[in-house]
Amino acid sequence: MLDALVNTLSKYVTLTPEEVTIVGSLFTFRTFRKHQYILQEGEITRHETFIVKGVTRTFEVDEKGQEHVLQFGLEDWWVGDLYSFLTETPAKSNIDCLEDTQVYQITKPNLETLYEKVPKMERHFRIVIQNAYIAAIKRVASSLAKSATERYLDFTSQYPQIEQRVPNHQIASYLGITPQSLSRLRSQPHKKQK
Amino acid sequence: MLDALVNTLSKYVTLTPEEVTIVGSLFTFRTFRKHQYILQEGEITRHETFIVKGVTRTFEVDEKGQEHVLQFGLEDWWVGDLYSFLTETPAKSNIDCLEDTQVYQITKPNLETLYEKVPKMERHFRIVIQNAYIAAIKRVASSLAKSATERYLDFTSQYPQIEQRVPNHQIASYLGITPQSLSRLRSQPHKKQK
DNA sequence: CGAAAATTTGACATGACTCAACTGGAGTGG
DNA sequence: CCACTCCAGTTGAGTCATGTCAAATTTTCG
Repeated sequence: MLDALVNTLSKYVTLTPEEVTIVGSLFTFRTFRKHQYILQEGEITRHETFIVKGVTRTFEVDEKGQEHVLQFGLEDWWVGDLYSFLTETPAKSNIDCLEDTQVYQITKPNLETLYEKVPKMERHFRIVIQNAYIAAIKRVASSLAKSATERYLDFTSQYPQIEQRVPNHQIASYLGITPQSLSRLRSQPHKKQK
Repeated sequence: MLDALVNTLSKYVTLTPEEVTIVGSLFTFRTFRKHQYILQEGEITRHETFIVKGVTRTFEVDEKGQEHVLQFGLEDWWVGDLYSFLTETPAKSNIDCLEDTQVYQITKPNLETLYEKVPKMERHFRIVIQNAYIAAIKRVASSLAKSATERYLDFTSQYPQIEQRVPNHQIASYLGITPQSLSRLRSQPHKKQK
């Protein structure tokens, strides 16, 4: 179980056996069933969450009551409302599980302890945040530059694993289009994408 | 001159006189004239840039040759292609100046030195990145949830200073619409925004 | 002053939305 | 095991927001 966490961390930092023990002592393992919430709007995010197994969906609800998917989460990904976690303010986003999901979670105090005892972990989390930032910028750029069809094709080629495990109407929400539009552009016979 | 930099840094970290001296020794002051580039696509970003005076525009060019504004930069803001800076790979974005602009710049080696000599600066830069990330997420959420008119109204209320100093067609590019559309939605007499 | 750039306006095209109906599969209870 | 419901997905028709192309007008700046 811990292996999944340690293996992924090892991609970015090398951990000694003692450090692995420290990591093990600071994270909590937890499972959620399909449809359960890891985080609900209005709560203060108390944990950052590392997904061992399963699929999550991070979404916001706008003033008109519409849901908008900001991110899907898969094995080895971190999810959470970073802003809420860091500032200890109520979250604006929700995270629920699209499948039964297993995670490791760390609280803010434990994360501080981790930084203290294993300083190189600070580097790892800076990289996680940077990657998240870069992904967000890319998404802004693509929403400015590309049509719905192009964004869908990008999505399927970039995240084929997600496409297979998530209902279409959630993908539509992620892409910022209606399920009907998604259905239509999926059915049209490979229009030239220029 | 240094004051502008130090004042802003002081919002996040308290610096002793010696630390101010260190900061002063690691940053370089530079001026750019309107239309000059701080960064051009394909170059490796050697500096992170702090704006003392002026306005910048960060943009990408898509395969069709269209420019898309990712960010405007104003006094007290940091700009730069973070990914390129950190990974030392060629930048995908360009940054040019919409007015004569004065900046402080820091190289990667100097930034490492700064972290070493004034460790609390690491905290400052983590916060800068976090804020940038949060702004990017907000922008994704708003591009999913809102109409062009709503995004424009959000923009003008959130960045009135920018609206006054930047040509409309650049704002249109930032909003992801054509200059014609922007002109039209500006002229329509305050439609209900529900 | 005059050229180039920015903005506005008009006419028309189109991509994506809404509303509505229909299909098919998954789960539930009699 | 079938009838029923629920929900995701698809399809059709009409509408609307925004884009495209083109031209007129205004502003900027050398």
